[in-house]
Amino acid sequence: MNRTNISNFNLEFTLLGGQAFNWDKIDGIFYGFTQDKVIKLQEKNNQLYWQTYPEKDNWEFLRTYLQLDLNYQNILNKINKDETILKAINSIPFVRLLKQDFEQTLLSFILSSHKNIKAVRKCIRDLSKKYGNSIKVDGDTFYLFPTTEKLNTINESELKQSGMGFRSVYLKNAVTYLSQNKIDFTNKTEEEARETLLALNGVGDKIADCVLVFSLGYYTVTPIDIWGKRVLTDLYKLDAKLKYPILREWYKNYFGEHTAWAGQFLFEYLRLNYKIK
DNA sequence: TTCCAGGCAGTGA
DNA sequence: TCACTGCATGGA
Repeated sequence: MNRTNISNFNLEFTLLGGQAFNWDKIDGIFYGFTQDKVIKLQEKNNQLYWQTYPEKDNWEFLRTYLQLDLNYQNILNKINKDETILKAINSIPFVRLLKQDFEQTLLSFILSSHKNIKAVRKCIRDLSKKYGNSIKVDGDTFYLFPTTEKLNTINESELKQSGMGFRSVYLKNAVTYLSQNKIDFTNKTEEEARETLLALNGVGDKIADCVLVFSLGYYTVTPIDIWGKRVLTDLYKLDAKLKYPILREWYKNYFGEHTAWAGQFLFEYLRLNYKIK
């Protein structure tokens, strides 16, 4: 594997947390899959060991995917508003946001609707095994996330058999739309980008915000799921009856331009503490 | 067995 | 606008 000096990175919480469903840890090594790549990562003594497949040594891709060019310390300084977020930052040091492929992120989060993270991961693996291309790495077969072109050839009832239930209609509609339209987010404001996503059947506020943050790099928002809401009600004592747009506005006003990073720390922090309880 | 899950769309008031 | 309901499935 290639080796690069790295610091300020938490592969465990970054890759296996709630922002991506396409990573597995096998014998201490992280393996991830996209629509055209398998990525292998390992961290030892502030060194990142890495490789990409089938195209080898694609550092350009990895640097963008892992967002290694961002000034991490500057982000931490900006979101460090109170003791709660400080606790979260210290409890789960070096969590990062990934910049993931748009289509894979959109389709994955459409499938995440009303499922727990483990179930989403299983559903995506079933789908990949059925319709994705495969690549051999270290003697093991890895299945890639299916391409939109491939998914577009599968009818809705067949998709349903992959364990996605009522989401099969949403997935089919999204795949059809992606096949027929080139969505360009260049120069779009956060609101314009959200409107574009909300126009898709099966995409509401929460899933749109997931795509804005985990793929498109709009960091003034954070997705407010059951955990994001618990953060606000349990940790910041907001009224549980407040609606999504109000809660989103609160996050944005409080944490500012790096809200998504604060949201990610607090999300992982609360999940970790619930597990410990 | 029961409850819940990184929700959304449709319906009726 | 708001509250409520149905929707499939799997994990704990």
